[in-house]
Amino acid sequence: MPELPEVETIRRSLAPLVSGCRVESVQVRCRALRLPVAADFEVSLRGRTITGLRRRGKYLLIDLDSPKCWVVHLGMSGRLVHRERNSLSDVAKHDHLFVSLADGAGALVFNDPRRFGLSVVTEEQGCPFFEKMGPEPLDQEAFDADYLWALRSRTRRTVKDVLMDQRVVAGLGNIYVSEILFVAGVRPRVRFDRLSRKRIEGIVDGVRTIIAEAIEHRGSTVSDFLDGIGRRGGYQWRHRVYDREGKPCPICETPIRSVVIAARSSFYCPQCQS
DNA sequence: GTAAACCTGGCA
DNA sequence: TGCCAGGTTTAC
Repeated sequence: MPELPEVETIRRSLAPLVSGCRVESVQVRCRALRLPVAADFEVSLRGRTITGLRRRGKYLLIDLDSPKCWVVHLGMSGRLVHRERNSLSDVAKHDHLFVSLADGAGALVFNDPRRFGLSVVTEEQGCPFFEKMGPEPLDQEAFDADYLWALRSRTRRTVKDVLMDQRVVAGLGNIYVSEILFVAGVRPRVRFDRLSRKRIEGIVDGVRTIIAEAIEHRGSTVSDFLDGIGRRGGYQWRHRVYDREGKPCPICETPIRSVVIAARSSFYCPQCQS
């Protein structure tokens, strides 16, 4: 589910509700996430104050008044939601983590049916999740045409595959790469090392445009994404090609096609993209 | 490069 | 019943 725009939407919705709050208690109902929840997870959080929320790629970083931060990744189906009441009496199915806040500030609840997500308390420096992660797509200095152009020489992978690679650029996933390649006019199966400079520039523009738009519309709710206070996103109504196989291209009305690359569906317009 | 693995739910 | 799904990692 959550790619960069969805995680950013969650961050923005939660920040005003939990910043400055102290963690009163932690309950782990299921430790078997993609990485097992560590034995010292509860101890590392309890009594700490949340000083702020940041995002890196698809990861949410909950800063604490300690050298460590609480790092959450939502996988495909994860949610991090704020509940006003933190009574464990209304536990929902697949609620795995309860972080109760002091002074009636409610609780943060991690829910994830597929358990592909993860939750750790760690130092950010040296954390393997971030070690090899590429630049933020909206960082105009670090992510630009020169950067992508320099990467082009040493790979025979498809452009779809390269943009999905978190080491190349952080936070893009299956939905947004389809949308980006549509506005850039590039077919997903094109080899990255055969792109012209002009087309690389178009891709950079596409990344910036689509990601900024998607954040502005608070992410895409394809089936079950909700932000930190249970609101659906709005960007799914603006998808140009994703999950629109057979429907008319918004530009030329040619039916949208889908193709499977590396076991993931990609959607494109055979007329507008080459 | 591609496939399967992790796990559950929804849909045809 | 079987296939598909926003992600990532591991292994042929």
